[in-house]
Amino acid sequence: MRINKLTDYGIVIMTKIASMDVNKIHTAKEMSEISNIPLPTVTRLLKTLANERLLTSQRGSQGGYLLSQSPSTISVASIIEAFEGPISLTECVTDDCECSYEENCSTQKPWQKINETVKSALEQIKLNDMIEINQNDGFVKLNMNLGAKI
Amino acid sequence: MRINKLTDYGIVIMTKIASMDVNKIHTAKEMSEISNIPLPTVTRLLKTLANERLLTSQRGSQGGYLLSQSPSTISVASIIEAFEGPISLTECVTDDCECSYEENCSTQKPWQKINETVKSALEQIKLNDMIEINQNDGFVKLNMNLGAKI
DNA sequence: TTAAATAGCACTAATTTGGTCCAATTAGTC
DNA sequence: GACTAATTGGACCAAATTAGTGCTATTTAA
Repeated sequence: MRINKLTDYGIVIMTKIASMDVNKIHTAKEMSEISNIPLPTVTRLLKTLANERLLTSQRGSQGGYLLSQSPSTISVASIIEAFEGPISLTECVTDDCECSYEENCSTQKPWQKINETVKSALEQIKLNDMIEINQNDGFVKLNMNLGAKI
Repeated sequence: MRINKLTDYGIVIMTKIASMDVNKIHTAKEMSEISNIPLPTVTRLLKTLANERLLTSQRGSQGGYLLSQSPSTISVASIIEAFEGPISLTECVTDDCECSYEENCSTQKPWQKINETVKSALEQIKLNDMIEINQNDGFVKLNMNLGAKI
């Protein structure tokens, strides 16, 4: 139960970009230097993020990447999904799960609920929340309504 | 961001055991037949669960496994941790993270909060909740207080 | 035309995960 | 009290996934 390292890096990169001038274009080289993540890896990350429409890319000389939306609308969940596909804690959270082990699985429904809760939490955390939490040593109140009841 | 298959199986097995007579001892063979999970795998699962004190094992002939606690006190989180260690969505949720990339990482603090939220949610879901959700087609209210604010 | 930058593809290495086998232990029985 | 069958315990190996790298093509500003 851990996000991939690449996903982790991706969130770091996106948070960094969001914390800078939103109109400035950033190259892979620049982001690699800022983050200390190796250039080939950053290159890959940025490509993925652009493919998934979280970044807008500008090819050619003087090109680079820009946020495609405001930091207040890009969620952590959307970044995770860009790298890993739909958030699903288990194989069987989708309705059409073809679980070979059981006719009617006793844990599918509970997992669907758990998954929904976690997903909803991650959807509510946006890039600007990430920045704010970091700056204020964690003493930030996000208006996270997880439904209180699962 | 997915729990391991073994962890998933582990939760299935634990839920099954919890839903049966709590005083009856269960063998690996029996659980394999009930769950349709291959015997060698079930064997392994049960060992891990016993090592982590979620099950009590009885060796030798007529041996098997029993829940070590009531289904109302065993949480989904504890089962996940039995298989995967402490719940940490990223490498850097611990305070002593030796992240080589950054002096002061801009995402560590946010991740700690996110992790805490998710962990807390999973800790509040017990085995008997799993059973209840399953039986009532998901229309169950768990008194999950996720702090509302992250 | 050239330099700078992304796009896409393929490949390799490392790590993690899943599954198997054999040794150790125990309860019951003769 | 020893033997046997049943069962857990632990070490081990194979497969799958993930992380990281490199190369070539394409695009664009100067």
